[in-house]
Amino acid sequence: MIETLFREGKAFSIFPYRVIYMHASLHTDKYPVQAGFSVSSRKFPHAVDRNRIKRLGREAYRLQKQPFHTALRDSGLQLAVFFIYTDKKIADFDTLSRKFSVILEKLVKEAGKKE
RNA sequence: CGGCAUAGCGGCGCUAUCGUCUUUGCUGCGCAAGCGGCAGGGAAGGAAAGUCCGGACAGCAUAGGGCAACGCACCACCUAACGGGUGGGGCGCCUGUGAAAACAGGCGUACAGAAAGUGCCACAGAAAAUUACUUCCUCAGGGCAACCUGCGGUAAAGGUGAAAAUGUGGGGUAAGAGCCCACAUCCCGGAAUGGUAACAUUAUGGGAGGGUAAACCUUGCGUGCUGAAAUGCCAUGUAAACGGUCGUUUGAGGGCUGCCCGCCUGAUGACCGAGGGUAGGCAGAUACAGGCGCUCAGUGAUGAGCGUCGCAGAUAAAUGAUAGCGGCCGAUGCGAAAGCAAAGGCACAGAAUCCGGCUUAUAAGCUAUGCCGGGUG
RNA sequence: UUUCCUGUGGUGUAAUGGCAGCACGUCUGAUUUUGGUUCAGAAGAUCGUGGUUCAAGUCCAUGCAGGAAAA
Repeated sequence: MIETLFREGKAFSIFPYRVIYMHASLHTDKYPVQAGFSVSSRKFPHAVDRNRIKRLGREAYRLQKQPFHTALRDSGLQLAVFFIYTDKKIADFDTLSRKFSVILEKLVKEAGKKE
């Protein structure tokens, strides 16, 4: 699924993330979306920094995913999404929270529009 | 008292809420694999890092012989093992005492062999190792003489160089020379004393004369090869098809080793080409050369005994967020001072088969040593 | 996870242990009305730190950076 996502998915960028998504059938109705997080080891050579960024991103996503899920459920969509960190510095948690509210809004809009 | 440098120790804590991974018990659904629920337990490091060494473990002939290749190199000990560590010896440097010799302390040390052989030693210099340019000396010839030429001798003196044919004194000689002698330096042999040994000291016999082995090499010792993507098992799926080459007891090829020998295996076989398929799971895999405490042995590394604890186990890869309280540092402000308040900061860094080392990174605080500055006596 | 290789001016490359060269590029000047071409000249480097050696880009150790291979 990850391979097809990177080959066929659609993408947009909201700094500091590049978002890749596609419509997918997840064979379950417990959750309407599967998400992955990634950080380039070229930009962050230390494993500690990569882990830190992925943890902060996951936490920011986790705290805001409920409205996102309900919006997808209402329109009957299922998504596979990948978030790739593109900045060269480590952002703090507050910035990432604000960015994720923007990103998730845009995701709902983009996904709905295509259908 | 303060600052800096270098070594070593050290590596922030507690509570709540929401989450992640794992595990135990009970339990729901399911034939099962598994998916859930409730309650509890556990969850990164001193370097987890670099991958520089050594092992465990696994597979291959239970790994045999020779060559090659590679590694190590004072001695003893520790250790599963090591290129690691501890203690000792030699050498070098620094400091102190001392007139000096020497002694004490600290630090460093890849420290076998240059007297088996080969090579190399730029520039300069006569010569860089079987030396001979100038000087010096005998003899012969020439010349009135100063001196010149030639055959020889010699290596004492000579501006160089990183390094110059062992240094000082004496004898000896035509002039000289370890040519001879004494003292000094070093090597080899056996001897005595001390020490397990390296080695030290003493006397003695024989001898040596540049450096370089992190140049080739010699000597001694050691290393079988490949690495968890090892290895074993289960599941899914395809093509036991097609073309070519070689071969079937006169043996193709294979057996994870650079070459040779030897050994084993070997026929519905092996290799090449083109093409088709899989991309999952389980074991290995987290109990141990384990951690902590005490006692004993040892100078020490370390070992022995007893008690006690159970302490990550993921597989694109789990530890985070928020709030509160506390610990340490603290720009700055207030204050005569003691002190009070306080923004902010708390390093280096994330397990991936496991363990022992080495190396590198590292904030605050603490300890030791050295240097610098200030104050007081 | 394991194994291996390579680091020389801005770029590409040489250098039996003995004064680090070459080409392109850069800068300055000359030639030209100007630019180019051409000519003359200059600056600029051995990945870092230690060690062996009289002497290190080269030999050794260690670190750093980059790259490659293994189902």
